[in-house]
Amino acid sequence: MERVPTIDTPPSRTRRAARPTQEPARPVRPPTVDTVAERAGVSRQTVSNVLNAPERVLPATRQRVQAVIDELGYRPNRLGSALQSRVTRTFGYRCHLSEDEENLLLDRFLHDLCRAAAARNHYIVLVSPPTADDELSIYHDMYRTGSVDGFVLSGTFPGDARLGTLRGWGVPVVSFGRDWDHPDAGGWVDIDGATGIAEAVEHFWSRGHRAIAWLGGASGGAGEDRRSGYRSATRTHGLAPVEIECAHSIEAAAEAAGHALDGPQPPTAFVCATDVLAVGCARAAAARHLDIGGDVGIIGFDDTRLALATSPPLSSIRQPTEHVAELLIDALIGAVAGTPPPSAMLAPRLVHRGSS
Amino acid sequence: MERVPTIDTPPSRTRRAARPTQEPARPVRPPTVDTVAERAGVSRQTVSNVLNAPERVLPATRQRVQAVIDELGYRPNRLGSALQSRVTRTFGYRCHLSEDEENLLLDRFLHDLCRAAAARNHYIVLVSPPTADDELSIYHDMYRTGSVDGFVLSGTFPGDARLGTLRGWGVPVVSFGRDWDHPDAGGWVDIDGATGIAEAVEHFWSRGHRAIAWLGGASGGAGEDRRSGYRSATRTHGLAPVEIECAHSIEAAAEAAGHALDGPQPPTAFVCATDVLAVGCARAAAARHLDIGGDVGIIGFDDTRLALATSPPLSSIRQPTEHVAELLIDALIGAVAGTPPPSAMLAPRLVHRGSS
DNA sequence: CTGAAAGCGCTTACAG
DNA sequence: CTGAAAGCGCTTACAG
Repeated sequence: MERVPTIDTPPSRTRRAARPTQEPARPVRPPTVDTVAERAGVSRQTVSNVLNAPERVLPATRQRVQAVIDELGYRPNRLGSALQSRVTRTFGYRCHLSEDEENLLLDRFLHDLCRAAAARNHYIVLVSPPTADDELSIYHDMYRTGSVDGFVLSGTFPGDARLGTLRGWGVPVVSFGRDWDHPDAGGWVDIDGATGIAEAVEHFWSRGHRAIAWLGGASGGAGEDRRSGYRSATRTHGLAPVEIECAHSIEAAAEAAGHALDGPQPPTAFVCATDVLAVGCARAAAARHLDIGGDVGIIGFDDTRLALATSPPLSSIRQPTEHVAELLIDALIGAVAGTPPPSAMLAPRLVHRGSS
Repeated sequence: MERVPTIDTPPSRTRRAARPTQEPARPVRPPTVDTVAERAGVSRQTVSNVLNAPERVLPATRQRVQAVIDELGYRPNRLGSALQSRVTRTFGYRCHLSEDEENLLLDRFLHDLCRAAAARNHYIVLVSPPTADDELSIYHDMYRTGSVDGFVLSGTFPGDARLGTLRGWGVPVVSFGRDWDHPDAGGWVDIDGATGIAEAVEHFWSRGHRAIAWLGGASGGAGEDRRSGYRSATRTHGLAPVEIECAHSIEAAAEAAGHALDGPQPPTAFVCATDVLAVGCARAAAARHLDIGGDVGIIGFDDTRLALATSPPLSSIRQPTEHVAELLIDALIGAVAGTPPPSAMLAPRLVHRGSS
């Protein structure tokens, strides 16, 4: 049994802090259920019950056991617990693959996800597949090795096979981004981009703008969704839609917007599918010595740090990522427990700054 | 034994994908060491040996066992393995606490860390303490519950107690950022900011600038380190140092830089402690209709996405975060195995863009 | 309400 | 080189 009493033991798992003097650190084990049980004079599973089903334990017993737990600073080993209960309280999330894919919105989302998980006593473990093609097989592997209980996906797109494949395998999964091919399915949270963009057009209209252009380039469903908001809003006001498309980069946007500004009927306002494009648009305007916010209005999408870097800072449509993260974690916890996860469409919010 | 043969089993852990027809999914367990052992006609630990110490197994046996492993698609359960071997192959990393703390450099570092870990068959689990004061106790808890083997810290500062405390507890830990109070200690990787900044001053000098200002505001050791590079470089060239200090925000930097530009001896070049400050500087210059890169030079630090958002984009001093991450993960893996982790000081690189 | 037993899946000494 | 045993720390039915 050789069990060392570990009162006021430091958090050591295999070795302990040397005392003030420089004695060599001795490996020592933290207390286990058995340590607690022995000391409290109860059986091992009464300790487990105190922790996991306190209502089953007589108050007096519970209190006695709890006192020992506190005294020993006992914390149940996560591995032992997970192995037996088959629940790790850990979810996997894939971060972007390369710097090219860098996405400030998703970085913010990741932090929100992490906080939401922590608040619910769960962890997020990062997944980094070598290439996009490896993603599903890595999920497969992580799930079957018992490393996680499920996954949070982001950046879904039409034709995205990930949700369907994982669900087909019985793996709990939710996504930031709707299930484009099965919008009625559960388990996703997304932002109503069309409404957000329509609001931006509305804003420019109310400020007297009549040449409001769309600057798009975000591929996939989200881009289309946002663009549809532009179309419906311009239709509402009888405006002729001017849709500018370009690759999704600051440079491409600067060139495309510049081209429009140099044309015969230059737009007085740009509604952009992302902040990246909006920054490009701002660069084109600056290069032409236009007064951003005066001569030309610009509104971006995502409200990332990028929107604060231009002069003046850019108005942008903000996605409530914190709320998204909370809903998603709740849904995923539910899914692991067997409850079909709900879906939700959230409204974005136009943040006004100098550019509009 | 009721063990279901699981050839061509999908990655299910508790339930399996229904066949094409809509049969209700039946819970099924993936194969274990025992499944493999039974089928290969060997004992359980020969299977384990094939996986963990193949040199101990006769080639013929090894091959036979391996064939069964492949056939069954067997993957050892991480939990069982970790519980027994006391190694989780997982490291904890704290992401920033709030949006105010948002730091694009560290977001990039996190991704590099994640990739470096994955390449070495390890995972990164995110830690999100409610407040900064909870950080150490959460590390404590994660370590002793067997959730991780160690931690990667970032953003160390003089007086930072985290490294010392964790090491005192016997917890393996490394940091992105030197151990300011014990620079000779191992386990950190940092960037030589002083040299990077000196290079920036050098660059401006060679371009004919003689009024080169320092714009600082990053608190802590890194800010001091960088500033010392400014001081030594200006001393080398007999320039009068002009040190502007402000809070670490775009607005504060814009105001401070603007004040200098409006003064009697406006700087013709700004060397900035971070991209955030450089962006503020660019804003001040733009507001005064100065030609950035012509009338006034600006160099930032960190080479974050922010540097690309201004017009023109900003030259910036890039930290080799990918290399940092690799060194750190290697050092931490070593530390877990008992090897004292080395430290390293890496050189940054000046990335030239339109602003200088 | 409490306890003795079985077992989650794995690896680590130790015999043979 | 291979195997029987013990055990990592925990929880889940099941008796009492």
